[in-house]
Amino acid sequence: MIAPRAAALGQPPFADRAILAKQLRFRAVARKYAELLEAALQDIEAAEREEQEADRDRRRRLKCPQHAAHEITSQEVQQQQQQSGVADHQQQTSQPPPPDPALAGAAAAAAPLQPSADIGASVIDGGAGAGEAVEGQAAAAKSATRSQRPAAPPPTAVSLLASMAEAAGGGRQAGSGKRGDVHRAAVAGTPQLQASAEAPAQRNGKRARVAKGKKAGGGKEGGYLSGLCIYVVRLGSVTRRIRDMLLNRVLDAGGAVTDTYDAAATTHVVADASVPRDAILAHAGWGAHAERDSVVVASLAWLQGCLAERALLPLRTDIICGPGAYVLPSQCLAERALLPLLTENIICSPGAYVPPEPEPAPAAAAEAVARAMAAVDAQHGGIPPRPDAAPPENDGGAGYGKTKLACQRKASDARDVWGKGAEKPNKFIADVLSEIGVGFRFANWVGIKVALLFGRGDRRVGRWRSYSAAATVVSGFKRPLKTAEDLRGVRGLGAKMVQNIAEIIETGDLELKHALLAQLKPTKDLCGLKPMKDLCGVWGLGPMTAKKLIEMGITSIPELRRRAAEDRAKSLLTHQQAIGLRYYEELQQRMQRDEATAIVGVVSAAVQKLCPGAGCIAMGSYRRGKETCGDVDVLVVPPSGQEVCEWIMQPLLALLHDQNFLTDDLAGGPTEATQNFGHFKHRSRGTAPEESVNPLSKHVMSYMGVCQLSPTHSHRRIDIKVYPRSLSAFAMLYFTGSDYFNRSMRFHAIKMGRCLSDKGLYPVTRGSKGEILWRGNLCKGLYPVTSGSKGEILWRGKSIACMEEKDVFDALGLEYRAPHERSIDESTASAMLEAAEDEEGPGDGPAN
DNA sequence: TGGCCAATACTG
DNA sequence: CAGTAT
DNA sequence: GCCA
Repeated sequence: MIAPRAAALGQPPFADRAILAKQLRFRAVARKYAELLEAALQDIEAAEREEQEADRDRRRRLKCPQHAAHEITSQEVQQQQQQSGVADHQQQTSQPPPPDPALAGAAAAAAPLQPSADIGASVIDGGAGAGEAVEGQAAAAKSATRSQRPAAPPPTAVSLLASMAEAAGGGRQAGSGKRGDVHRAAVAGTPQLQASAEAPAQRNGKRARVAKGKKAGGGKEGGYLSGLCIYVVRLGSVTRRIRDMLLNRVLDAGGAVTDTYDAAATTHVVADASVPRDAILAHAGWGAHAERDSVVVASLAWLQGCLAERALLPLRTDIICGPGAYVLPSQCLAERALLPLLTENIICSPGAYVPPEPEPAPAAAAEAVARAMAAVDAQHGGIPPRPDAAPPENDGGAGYGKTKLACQRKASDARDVWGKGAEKPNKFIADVLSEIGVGFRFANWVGIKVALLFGRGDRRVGRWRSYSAAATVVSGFKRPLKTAEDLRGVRGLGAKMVQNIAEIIETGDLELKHALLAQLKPTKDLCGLKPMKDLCGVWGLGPMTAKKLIEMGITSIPELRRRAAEDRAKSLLTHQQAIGLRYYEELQQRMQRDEATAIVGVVSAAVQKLCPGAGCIAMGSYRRGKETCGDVDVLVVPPSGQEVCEWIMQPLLALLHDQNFLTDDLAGGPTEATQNFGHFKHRSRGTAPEESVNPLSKHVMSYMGVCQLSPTHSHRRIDIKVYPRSLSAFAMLYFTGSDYFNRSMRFHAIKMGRCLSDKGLYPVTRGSKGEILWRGNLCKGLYPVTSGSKGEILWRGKSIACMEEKDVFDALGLEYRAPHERSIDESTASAMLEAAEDEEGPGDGPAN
């Protein structure tokens, strides 16, 4: 992380300081979640221990939870772990310290590494072990119902929120006593701050909470870190002084320390998470995998959290919620490091949002695609690309045509996160053009026949694109346009458009606009588009339904409400539309990033309860770094070592409903889900192409609904998706968007003879008019696929494996784009911005 | 002159 | 299948 | 309306 380092150097630049402040706030929130989660888990474990006393024998035979349908609970999961001998890393203080330090070390190291490996295995080979598990399920179900309401109820969305607000806002002025200390510690999330808070604590008139202990060699008996043997890597922000300070405190807490990494003794390696892992590994002198596999590399934040809260915090919580924490389980290495993917992209806590660094462009794109394609071809016997697709080595990735696709450009607007958007002096021009574009689009939707539209055939689609594109081009110029002549030759602006712009510059308006709007309005009110726009604002209600309603005389939301209320038969609106209407105003609003953070936090906490170690990642505009979000997208991926965990969906929804967090279901809700969960989902309609090719797609679960953090908060749209681990890269790519970016990337894939979806990247052979370019039987491993509605797709092979998003870019010969570089919006047409960006730089239009 | 940056899922 | 959604 |  950059900010802390800058802070260490003294006066950080302003921007860095702002970022730092933000990150600290986020860390406080994340820490708060960890704390709440911890408390909840403790309650659960307490209840569970009682259970254990009661029927220890029976549960000894309980080995795995299975995909356990609807009765799976956190208690159950906990039981599995304890039963199968995996020591829970977040042990309670009551738990006696292990007798033998060496053994304890091994156990402690193993625990966080595979928090649920056994569960994973059981899920994967669930078919075989099903019979054995039935009994266990029954037992677990019983115990679950008995302890369903632990002494302290689980944190509700509301209480979580309250705590959040406290943590976020009141870090400094937090209440007195222990609570305050916790907060302070949470805020002091960086080594520098930690250190400065430690040394001259008196300066602030506050007592140093941790007493200076003697530097004992072995550590106190029974301390909260007893059993651990910690080695702190002196890299990055960890100076000698800081390391010594940390080690002293570890000793005070009953832990052991080593000066060098000792394979036999060291249980936890702690390092600054901002240091590249290669450097860490090299520093510690680990060569063999076997050696690496047996040790936890934890982030500094974790250790500091432990010290601040005087408790052994669960590592896995840190992995999920903490910025930058990571481990190196053997599974990770075996799976080409999926875990780093999840952690680096942070997950539920936004603490990890780090502004972009100018990254050197890897020039290996062409090489990468050549390699990827060669690999596939070797496997499948050769897939000829479309004849019109130029070989990728021609221009290192663009491959076809002159025009760059969105996925080949960097998004120009990630501005709202780190810096102000530039002024747009030509906005008044763009607005006019944009309005016309919108007009054409609506005309297209409802099939309004406008005289203007019929020059040569029906040109509605194209003119919508042209005007929207022109609007974006114009607003891309940073200098005021004095004369439209400057625009001659700019890509995306033809003769007619230049003429239009000239008129706007001279008169401030465009005659065409009024002519168009006049033809689009059935009534006198604002351009007649308004009813259409308003009605389409209802979730689940699209242009066709809107058109029908307008024809019925319903032209506004209040009117729609009246009519819907009178509609006894409930046939006017679908269930989804009714919900959309109920929350119409609220769902129109975008939420602040912080609120999205809180929402993901609630989901994440629930996920952790049900399936510890599972990844819970905020996708969509949140992941792209936007300051506001229209909805919240959450992707759940299985814990390390597990391939699938779609069983989690139903208990998760139930839990979130119980917390009054979820208020309404729009799709994939409990009802349907219940039916789908028992026996792997039989869709009523014919087998989707994906399913016939990729059996993993059966393990994808998707939910759409409405949630609310507290009664005083607005209702928000939320999507929750569960994907198998090996599809997570595709899912992340897809759900991070933007929509437009996705389309461009898939378009590119087509040109490359590939087919990209949220579940894979397939070799494909197709002809634009159904002609057969290549036919099967020559190639083993390709499966026939039902042809799409366009009758184009003929054959599709096995998906090219991609464990990380970057692999997908590589396989397509594209330069990697970080999430914040993918914010390309719909109106950004194919061609523009090139003139501004590629030739003269974004700040220089031809207007000078 | 034809095309206009995708592929797939859920609901009724 | 059509409409709407992602 | 723009572009190949």
